[in-house]
Amino acid sequence: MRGKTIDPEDWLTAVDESGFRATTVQETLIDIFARVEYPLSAEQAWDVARLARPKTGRATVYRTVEKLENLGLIRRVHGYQGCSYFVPTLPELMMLFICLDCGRAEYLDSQPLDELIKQSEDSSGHHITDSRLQLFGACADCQQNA
Amino acid sequence: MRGKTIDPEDWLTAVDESGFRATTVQETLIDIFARVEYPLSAEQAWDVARLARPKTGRATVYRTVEKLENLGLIRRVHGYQGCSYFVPTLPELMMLFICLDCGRAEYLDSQPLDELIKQSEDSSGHHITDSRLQLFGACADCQQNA
DNA sequence: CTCCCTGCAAACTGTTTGCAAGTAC
DNA sequence: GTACTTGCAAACAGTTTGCAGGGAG
Repeated sequence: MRGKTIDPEDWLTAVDESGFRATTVQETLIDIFARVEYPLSAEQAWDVARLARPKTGRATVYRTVEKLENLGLIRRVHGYQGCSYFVPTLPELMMLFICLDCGRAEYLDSQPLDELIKQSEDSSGHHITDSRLQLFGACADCQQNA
Repeated sequence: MRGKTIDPEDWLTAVDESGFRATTVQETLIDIFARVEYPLSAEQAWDVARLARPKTGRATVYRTVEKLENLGLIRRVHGYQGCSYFVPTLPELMMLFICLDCGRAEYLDSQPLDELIKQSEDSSGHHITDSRLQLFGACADCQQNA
């Protein structure tokens, strides 16, 4: 992920502590997701996983992706390319920008979103417990190269 | 849709002006979507449509929903219940709140979002052309009745 | 040794497509 | 009459499930 790095070791620890077994498939997938700059579907993750580990089963990848999502290590991306793509979760950074040109994803500072949510709660009377915000457009690099 | 009403006539006019033919199926579906308070999937819309018009085909509903989405009359909802639900589009009101308790959807004032986007553009250097923001929680009514 | 994880194949769900008949204009 | 629209059935893609064998603790 752009602008910030994830240590696959931390994820393995998290998986381990959740009572799941540390296996080669999980290790492979964690390695993949911890490094991607682009949202990845389970199907694509399967393709990539088989490069490193040809016999990997499709169902196993789907199950592992679900596990990682439940653990909060990866996060589903909603929007243009569909709703079955995943990016690594970076704690407390919940605003995601996706470049429609190069496809890369980047987390933005989420403080403005926190303020927006507080403001909306006050004016509407609703209690907001979760949010999905994704922004789309052209990243700084792609604007220059256009 | 809560807090604001849509006149199905306006939609029929919009469909007509787009070069599509005004047919009974389209009229039925427009009637359905213009009135819903809850996000509706194409499958659900098919069920409702058959109450009024039993012989309605499933594919026709899917095709019509796609048409209405392309015309911008309805809008896809991303989130908790999945990503294949639709609500009527209200111009310039792009912040959607969905109650996880009663399921109702409500548009909120989107001005704070406009400001947030401007702010994010300035700090990141990206050019933002579209956004998806959905908020989830408990609406004012459901909090009272809890 | 026990239980979880894995791969395979089959089942399933939501959605799309091809085509002949129907309908608006 | 022409071209778009419809209903039906079949095809399709992504995802989930059942199960027997394998591997971790």
